[in-house]
Amino acid sequence: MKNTSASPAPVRTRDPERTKGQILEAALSEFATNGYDGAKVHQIAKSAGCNARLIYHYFDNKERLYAAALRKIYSDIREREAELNLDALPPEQAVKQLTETTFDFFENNTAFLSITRSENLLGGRFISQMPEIQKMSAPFLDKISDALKRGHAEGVFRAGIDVLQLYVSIVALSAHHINASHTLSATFGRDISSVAWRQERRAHVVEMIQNAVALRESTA
Amino acid sequence: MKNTSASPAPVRTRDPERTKGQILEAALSEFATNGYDGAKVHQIAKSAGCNARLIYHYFDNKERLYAAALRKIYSDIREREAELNLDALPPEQAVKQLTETTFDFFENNTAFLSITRSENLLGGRFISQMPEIQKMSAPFLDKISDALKRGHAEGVFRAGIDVLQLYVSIVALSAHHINASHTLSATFGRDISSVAWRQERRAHVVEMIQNAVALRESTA
DNA sequence: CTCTTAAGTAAATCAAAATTGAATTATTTT
DNA sequence: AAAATAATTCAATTTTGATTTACTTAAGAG
Repeated sequence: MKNTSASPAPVRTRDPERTKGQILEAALSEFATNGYDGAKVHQIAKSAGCNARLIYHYFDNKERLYAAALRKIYSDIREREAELNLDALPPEQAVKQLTETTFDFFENNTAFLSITRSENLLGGRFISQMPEIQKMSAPFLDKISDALKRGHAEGVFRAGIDVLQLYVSIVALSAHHINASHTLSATFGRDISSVAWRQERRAHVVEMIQNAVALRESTA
Repeated sequence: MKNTSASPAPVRTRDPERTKGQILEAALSEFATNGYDGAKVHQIAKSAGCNARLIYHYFDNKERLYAAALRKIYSDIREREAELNLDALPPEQAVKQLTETTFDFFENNTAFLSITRSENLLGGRFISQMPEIQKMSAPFLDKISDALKRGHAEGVFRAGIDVLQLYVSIVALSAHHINASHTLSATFGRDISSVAWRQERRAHVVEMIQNAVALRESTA
């Protein structure tokens, strides 16, 4: 027998872990799409298929939810980076591999770029509070550094390449056209986000990075 | 004699042009700092030193104010680009000049990058409505294209360089570390926004672009 | 100098969105 | 199986922020 008035049959089965996970997923997507201020708590709840009150139950408030989303997306990256095995490859291949992987990663993880963009708009308010993020990236730079040293020892790379500059460049070349796809497309009247253009870009970026590290005969 | 109750002495002298200008300036700065949703109409008014009602008087609503700010910042760029005289320089110098000017422009016009970032977050909603922006950029690409052709003819640049890819790369290399300064700094534990690092970066970017266009002896 | 217009102000209003209160069970514990 | 816990819901409440109403008055036109 149904209740006379109050309870309209709560369908949702209880599962805190699942719920937390769904909220986090939804938050990630909403923050990525709309930025921090643009994302609405109720919309996140809806997209997570749960009641908005649960967001406060599990994450206290919008700010902490955002922080959790930010932390999660960085830990996803950490995993990818760890997978990358540069030591096994000859230096030239290693740099190529690194470039391609980075390029493809951004292409397939728009959310990372979007969240990052949002976080920079907020002045790094949250990421600066997460010391764990830095610790995970140092070893990655070391890997790249090794490849550069090997390349120089083998006489195929030039000397004195700054790893951080190089890596920032790889990221810049791989990310900017995604971050700025709308304004670039509007400015130059070309569809920057088309598959064709992106394929061209991939080749262009790989070549630029190769030229950046390769020894130039004339200089040698 | 002072009024008994109503008017608490309106200090502001009347000057519609000045007021409009101040509002636009303030809007630019607030939208750049906080993004579209993050910027508050009352704060813009305060920062413009005027009453919030005037924003509606002159710009109708927040959206149109934002559109006006966007239009203004692009027209500022248009001017800079027009000033750049690449034809007068030998091709190698022209490309160097272009790179340095672009790099310096972004460094000194953080607002442009911020507004652009915000606009991309909005999915290009406003810029796609401004056909005038595209028209101004085409001739600029032509200029660069000319320099590349001259360079190839003189035997100092390689063949088949895609102008748009190259220019997007110059912008990417010059802008990304500014757009992402907070997240990059936090990730790598280095102050990406320090003067020292940016000077290093400038040299690095110029060199990368030179390597990208220069004929490589080994290939030739 | 008067009249009209529009620049400017202060204080609502209205709606959206974040956050919270209070009640209702499902599930676990004892 | 009763009691305790905490997952979940619905419906406020409170906050914030965009927009508007109503009024005042400076400045220019005749």
